[in-house]
Amino acid sequence: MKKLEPRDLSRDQCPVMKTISTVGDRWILLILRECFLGFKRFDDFHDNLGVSTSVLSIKLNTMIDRGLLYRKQYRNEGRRSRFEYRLTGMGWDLIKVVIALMEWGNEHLIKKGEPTLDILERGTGQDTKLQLINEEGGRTDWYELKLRVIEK
Amino acid sequence: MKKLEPRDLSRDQCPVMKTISTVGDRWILLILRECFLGFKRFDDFHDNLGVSTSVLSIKLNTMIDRGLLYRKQYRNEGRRSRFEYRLTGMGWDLIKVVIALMEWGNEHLIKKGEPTLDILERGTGQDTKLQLINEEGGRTDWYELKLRVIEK
DNA sequence: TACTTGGGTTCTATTTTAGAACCCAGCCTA
DNA sequence: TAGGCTGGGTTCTAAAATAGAACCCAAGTA
Repeated sequence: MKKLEPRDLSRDQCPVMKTISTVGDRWILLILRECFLGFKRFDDFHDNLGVSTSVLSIKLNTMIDRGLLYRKQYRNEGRRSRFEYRLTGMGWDLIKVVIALMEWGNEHLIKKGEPTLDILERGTGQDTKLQLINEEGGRTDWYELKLRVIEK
Repeated sequence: MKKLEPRDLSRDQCPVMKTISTVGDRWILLILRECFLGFKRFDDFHDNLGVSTSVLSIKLNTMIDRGLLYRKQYRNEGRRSRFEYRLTGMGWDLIKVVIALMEWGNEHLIKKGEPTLDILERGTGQDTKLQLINEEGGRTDWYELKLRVIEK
């Protein structure tokens, strides 16, 4: 049994590639950003993203089909019923991706002195940062990584 | 001076949005994956990704223009000169994004028992995982987050 | 019933991609 | 030097996706 190398993984086997084919779409990523900021409604997304209603509708339904979002009907008194789009657990887990995008943007695209978005720890107000952690809880240096094929 | 809320950031000011407009493109994400796996050459990308040469050429040049990659000419003895495409420091920093995509894929898209890709710590062989860390070095719970507008 | 709100759907033009054919350049060898 | 091989595109046509606007259907209320 020949040992599999990372390069040998087919497109079907590579988690990165699989994820990209699920969410690696500009509009889906932007909608995820909206969801993490707390927006929920069709017109919020539409106004914020400047996307056509047809594309927005398709993308929202794609995200529902893929288990990232679910629709919940609600109604305010004296108003017609509406829908909000909420993250599933699976969709919520993409927060790591969104935060990674944010950190990279803050580091490389946002000028010093300009307002920008950041994630703080709720209880303490402390700034946070994504870090790779090993099994003992220690930090792993970004340059000390090894790719491997494993079986979960 | 009215305090800015995260929701008030314009598209130009939001780091997530800015990053998405830089790299939130399926082909660019896939090319990044290739780069992180160590592939460097036009034909590697072409074979692995099943992308047309025209799109690949455009995307590679886009990534060069945006500072994610640079081209380096090289030549093996007895062969014609070729080009390899290497990550810049800026491009390397997107490793957080790629790892986040990988972790999500491993959690939600790869079946148990199937081979998949993982990141280990080089010196110890220990498994690693992305985690949010606060200023004191402690872990921040994924549900204890607060979005804020700051100035870097 | 008419009107307002809300979430699309349809349509046309434009842009991007898919896939194949074609082309140009760098080297080496006969 | 000519021809061949390798390497990285470029061009072209058809298909798919998007942009942007007009249009439409449904849920409520007055």
